[in-house]
Amino acid sequence: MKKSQRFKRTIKLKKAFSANDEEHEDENASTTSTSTSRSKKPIIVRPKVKPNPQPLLPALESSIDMEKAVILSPDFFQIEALDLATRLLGKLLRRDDVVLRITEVEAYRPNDTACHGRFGITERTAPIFGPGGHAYVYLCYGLHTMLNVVADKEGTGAAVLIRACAPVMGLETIQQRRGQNTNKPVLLAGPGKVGQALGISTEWSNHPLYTPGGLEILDGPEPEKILVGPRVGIEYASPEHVSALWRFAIADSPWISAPKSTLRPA
DNA sequence: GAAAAGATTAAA
DNA sequence: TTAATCTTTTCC
Repeated sequence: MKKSQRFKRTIKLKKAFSANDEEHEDENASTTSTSTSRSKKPIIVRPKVKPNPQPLLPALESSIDMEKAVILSPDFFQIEALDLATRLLGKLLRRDDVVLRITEVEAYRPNDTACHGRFGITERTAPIFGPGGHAYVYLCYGLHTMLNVVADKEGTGAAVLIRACAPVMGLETIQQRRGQNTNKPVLLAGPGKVGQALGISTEWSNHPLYTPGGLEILDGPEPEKILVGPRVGIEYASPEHVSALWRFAIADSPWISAPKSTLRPA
């Protein structure tokens, strides 16, 4: 690694730990982005989509009373990742007028050969080792922004990937950001789709989810039954971690990503 | 310094 | 089934 790169890396690490809300105010803009620490950012042109007038399905998500939804405290997140994963099911993700109900998650844990924290603290993974309740956002395949919720105490290195959601509010905005004029599960069933629907980039990594404004997690209706299964797309991990049943979803929800066949009642 | 692969998605 | 697209990590 060159000296200049090392310097840049140090600066970014400091930034990653600074939990600063002011870094990403302008990200709703659909044209260009500011050139901060990242050298070049793509120009994102979102296709214009006519809003779909049909009501949200199923009925549960459209009956959630947002007036009563309260933001969750840091304590909620500072528990073991498997516990946090199941407890996040049914909770609400909000960014401005868009509200999503979390329907599917995966836990990534310390000493887990599938966890991004397995190589220790790096520029990208620093938020995972911070206190629970912050976001960890990373770019997958150079295209998709994946949202995780950091779990447990500072220094642990665990997180929960949000794999799918159901729309609660802001369907029009969601459809515009996704470029899909639909209210079917294809709209939000998949981790990259959730990130796109929320309009977040890696700049949001380390954003606190327990403070008002920006991106928040609110209390929501608890699921009655849940499904469990092995995690998706981690073939590179050790066999015990590939087979570990650390994927969870709300039973009976249509808002679940592929593959569904590996999920079983808990 | 180069190369490979990735917690994916949408279109062919 | 495959291309898109770029950061991180590993290998020589």
